[in-house]
Amino acid sequence: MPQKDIQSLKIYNTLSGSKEPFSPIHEDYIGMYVCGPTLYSEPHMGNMRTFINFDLVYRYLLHLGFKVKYVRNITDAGHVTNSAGQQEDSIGKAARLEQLQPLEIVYKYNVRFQNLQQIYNLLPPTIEPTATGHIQEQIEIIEKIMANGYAYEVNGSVYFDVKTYMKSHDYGALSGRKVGELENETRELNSQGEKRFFADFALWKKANEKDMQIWRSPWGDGNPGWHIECTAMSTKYLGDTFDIHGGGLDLKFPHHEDEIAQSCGSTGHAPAKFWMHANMLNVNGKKMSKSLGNFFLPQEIVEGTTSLFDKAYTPNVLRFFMMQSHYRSTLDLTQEALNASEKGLARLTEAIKTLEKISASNESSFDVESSVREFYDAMNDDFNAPILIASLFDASKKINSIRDGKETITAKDKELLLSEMKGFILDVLGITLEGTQNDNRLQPVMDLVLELRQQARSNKDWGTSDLIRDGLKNAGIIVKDGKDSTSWK
RNA sequence: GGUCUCGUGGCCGAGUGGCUUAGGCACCGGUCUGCAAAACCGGUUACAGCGGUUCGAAUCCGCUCGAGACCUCCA
Repeated sequence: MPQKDIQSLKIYNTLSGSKEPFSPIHEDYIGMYVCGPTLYSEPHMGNMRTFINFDLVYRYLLHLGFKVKYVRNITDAGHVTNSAGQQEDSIGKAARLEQLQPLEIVYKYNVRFQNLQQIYNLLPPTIEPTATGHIQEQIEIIEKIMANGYAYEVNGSVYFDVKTYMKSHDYGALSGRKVGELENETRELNSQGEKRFFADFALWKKANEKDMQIWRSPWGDGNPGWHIECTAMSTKYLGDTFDIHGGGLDLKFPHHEDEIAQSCGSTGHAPAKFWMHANMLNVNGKKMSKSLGNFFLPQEIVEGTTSLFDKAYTPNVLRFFMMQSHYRSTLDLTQEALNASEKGLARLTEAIKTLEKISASNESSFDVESSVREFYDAMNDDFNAPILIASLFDASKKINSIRDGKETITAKDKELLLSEMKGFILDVLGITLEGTQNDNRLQPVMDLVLELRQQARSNKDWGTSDLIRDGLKNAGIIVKDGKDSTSWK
């Protein structure tokens, strides 16, 4: 079947504001760069949403048979890019508060982050480079930008010269901002300081007495600007131009806009063909954020220790919940919605197990290939996982009907449907089928117990029958009486 | 204040001009069952408001109201 045609894949490109047909720059691989976390604290669920969404993108590209170079950085250098009077970088601040060295902070939270990736079943990127491991590369790019006349040094700091850049480039192409208007619109806190122009941004910042991390540079001791690390690492590992650059929507401006400026200012062309932005996770309609305090940690939800919910949810449920909305939409996280996902997911995974046991017929009573086609169509349309899931539910209905003898399926179609459903649920959506028959010793015991119950039922001994059912229920085992047999889970 | 996005039925959430009864959850009825659960079948509640374009709009345009994001570290 010709499902795996990359030609059909369309991706929404923030640059153009529309879905564009995707074709890789290189024959043999796709290059994708995603902005990773700044490790001054543990990532919250909102952060995870972005990483889960790009995990979906990564997984689908792999599913289509592509080799993907997936680079996601780790920001382990704090940045003081605002001139609003705050003189402390995020990591330095955390280090002071926790009385640790900056590297200890970074290491501590990186361990947590790596652990979360495991828990939430994120595939590890091909490379996870760190900012501090690429200081030299950053310096070299800054030098190139200066040599091209798009940056200037003031008092040991280097700034990107937006005004000069604008003469030959379109600053604001990504975010749609017009610098001319920006000047008046910007909030009053934005003071100009050393900068020649208010919109200029730091490429290198001279060290101050509070800095706990300092590097040497041609301009003296200091630390790199916020945006330059991504330019350095994406260029180093993916080349001057690569296929996809992703990140959270809140990074669109100024971070990604400035990345484009830095690349154009150094190599002469924009870094990525496609810019993808994942939308925010909301709580009660508002963006989950540290400052609002409306966040919870991915670990807390799994452990059921967050005060916002009265029960725990598995990482599978969280993933499934997130996949049920499109990555470019905001998503509201509520207990009711999580409960709905939990039940829906159970039905879906149950359908797979049912399909495995179903017996085949001489012919299929419905068009299995077109069902499978729907899976691909959904994902080819800008990774529309909600549509994919709807199609999977439709397929589940068919499966249940087959089991009930109302539909039929051939052995060949069954094999196709099973492998594709598993492929999409397990490999693409990243759901794991968590163990039901994990204990081999339990099955014979259950067979025995259910046999005894069946005997009681034959004798119309409902007391014994229900005693067994209720007892199992207390042990977390649900008994399901079918037409011919009884199953459990 | 500026720029942008969004406003779908009880909840979550797809859908951008003309059968999507999208899908999930909830609820109601039915089949099945000793009863229940599960499963299956059927059903209920919608496109913020007003006006315009069109043969026809949830979908395009304008206005009003409301919400959010960005402009400052942010996934």
